[in-house]
Amino acid sequence: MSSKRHILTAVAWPYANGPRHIGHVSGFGVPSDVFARFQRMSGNHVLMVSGTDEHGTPIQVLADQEGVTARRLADRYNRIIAEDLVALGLSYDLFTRTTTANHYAVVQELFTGLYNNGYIFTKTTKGAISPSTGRTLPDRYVEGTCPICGYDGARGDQCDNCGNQLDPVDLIDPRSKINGETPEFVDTEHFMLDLPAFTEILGTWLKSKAGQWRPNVLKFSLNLLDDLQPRAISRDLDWGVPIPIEGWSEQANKRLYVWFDAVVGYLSAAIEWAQRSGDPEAWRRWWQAEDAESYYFMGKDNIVFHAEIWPAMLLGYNGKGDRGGRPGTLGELNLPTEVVSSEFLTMEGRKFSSSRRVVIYVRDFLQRYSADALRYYIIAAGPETQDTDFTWAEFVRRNNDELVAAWGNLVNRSISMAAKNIGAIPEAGELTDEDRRVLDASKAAFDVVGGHIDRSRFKAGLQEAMRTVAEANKYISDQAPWALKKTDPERMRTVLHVALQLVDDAKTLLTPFLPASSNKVYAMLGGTGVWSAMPRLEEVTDSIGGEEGTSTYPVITGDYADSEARWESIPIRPGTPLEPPTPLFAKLDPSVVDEELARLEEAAG
RNA sequence: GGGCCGGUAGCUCAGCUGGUCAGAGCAGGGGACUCAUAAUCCCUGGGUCGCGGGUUCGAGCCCCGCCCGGCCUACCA
Repeated sequence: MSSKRHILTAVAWPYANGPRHIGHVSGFGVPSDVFARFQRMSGNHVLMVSGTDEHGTPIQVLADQEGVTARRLADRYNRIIAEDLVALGLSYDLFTRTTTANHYAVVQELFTGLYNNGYIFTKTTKGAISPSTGRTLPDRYVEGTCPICGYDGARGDQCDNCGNQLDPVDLIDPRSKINGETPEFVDTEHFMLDLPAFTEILGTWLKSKAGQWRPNVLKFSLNLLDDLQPRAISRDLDWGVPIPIEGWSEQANKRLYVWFDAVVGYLSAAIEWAQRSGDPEAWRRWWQAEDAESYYFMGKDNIVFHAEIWPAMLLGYNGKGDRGGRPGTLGELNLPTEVVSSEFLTMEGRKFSSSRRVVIYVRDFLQRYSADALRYYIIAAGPETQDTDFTWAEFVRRNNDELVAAWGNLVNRSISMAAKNIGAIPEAGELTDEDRRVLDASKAAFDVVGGHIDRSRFKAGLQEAMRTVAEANKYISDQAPWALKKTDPERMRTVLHVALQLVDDAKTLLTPFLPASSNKVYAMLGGTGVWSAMPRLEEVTDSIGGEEGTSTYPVITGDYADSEARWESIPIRPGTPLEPPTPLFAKLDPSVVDEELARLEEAAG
């Protein structure tokens, strides 16, 4: 871990059809930020990118319902989502969006590269079209009677009653879920990505990841290889990236499939970042260097896109599938080092559902509780390796017992004792064996916690960090410095010095998880400058907005390189003046559990 | 229907490639202390590890079947 690594932190792109809820950010947001902050503290070069995913049918449908353009709807939620992610303290180097001129260009370049290498072909299929709009009606938007069991509410892709997979053409009395009209089934030509051409090389690649990736992700991905089918990557829809092929780009109603363009975002955002940073070639250090690493963070429903389709697209662009070929004009691009997938968060025993209003939006949450409280809960009790349940009772308990009582109180009791009795960080006198033992244990925690985070075992990392907090509390209780005030003031000063060093170390260990409160502790102990930099919103312009949308849009970025934070025990400086501290975290009244449950019941109806 | 993942103490969850693996935190009970947001520290738990078979000297951890929950199965992380 001594040499500096280049680490691309690729974070799943939230879909801009509404505000995001705490389940979303527990899947991709908070874990990726813990990872990125830790890597930066370790001296590695991190590039953390993401943005809002704004194309596709769901946004178009929602926009139609509201009587606004898709672009305008996307503008709205892009901004809301960006604001929420900043409020959570997620340290993106660039959080952008898929509706930028740069993104369009990079997506088209990937398509062209794949096309030139022979991995994209056209095929005529029978698809459902909405007669009134001429747009593709996705299978799931077609309803009708199941030809097998006669169930009336069957969807075009599957019957929820008998579980059989269906073809929308076979539905009896088909109708559009959007407006009830009868869909037309017409021949339509589409571009297909030749996934079977990558079966072998994907298999080799995936098998090389054994032992590194979380086993469930690997197993799932390998299994998919048994039956790879060509996949349509275009749609009859006007809301998307135009297809860069003569005769197609002119057609207003043919666009690239939203998933094809969304995954390219990891690359296009890196390129946009480089352009904005003033060195347009800088992205290559993360995408093309032999030793560069890339970690992709997402929820489990996205594994197929990140462990199968996106790698296949990259391989095809590089000319590495069964049909060979040569790298496109960008040059050869790196495949993911690791695909880190989270499981799902449920909500008081139920599945999160925006439509059924079983949901807690990030924004609503942060209006009442702190970002660090949410971050703490997500890492400590979130769905890292299996589904977990969010309950308000558990949230309040974690907040009060662990954040406030254990960590917040440790900061408070140690600093206030030193402030009152000495007014500054005291010198240490001669250290006892016990003093040395706790200090050594605290130093040793850096490798342990860091090792966990580096392997994406965030829950274990946080547990170890909190163990040092418990150790420090125990040390103070055992040494009882308050009792030494009269009997042995010199020893009291030493104990307080040791205690403050432990607090300072714990603050550092907790920084990736709780950046905002760690910054406060840093300041309380007399630190100057910025400890761990926080993200900010910046308004930027793009040529593509046009008259329809806003021509400026918010991006998330930050000056993380200016942070003082380093992943090691940093000796505190005796003599630094100390003020009596103010509480780090707000304690929550147990009544908030009932209040929140009532709020939920009321919303869900 | 197919694939994958889970079902461990009252609650929320840890348990890597089989042999101190039957655990942690909280809740409950007892004690110490008073610096601190009545916080902290110590002691205290015996749960058929979803159910039924099987492999093995030995299985939460491997195999088979079943039950329950989740996700994916061409557009909600």
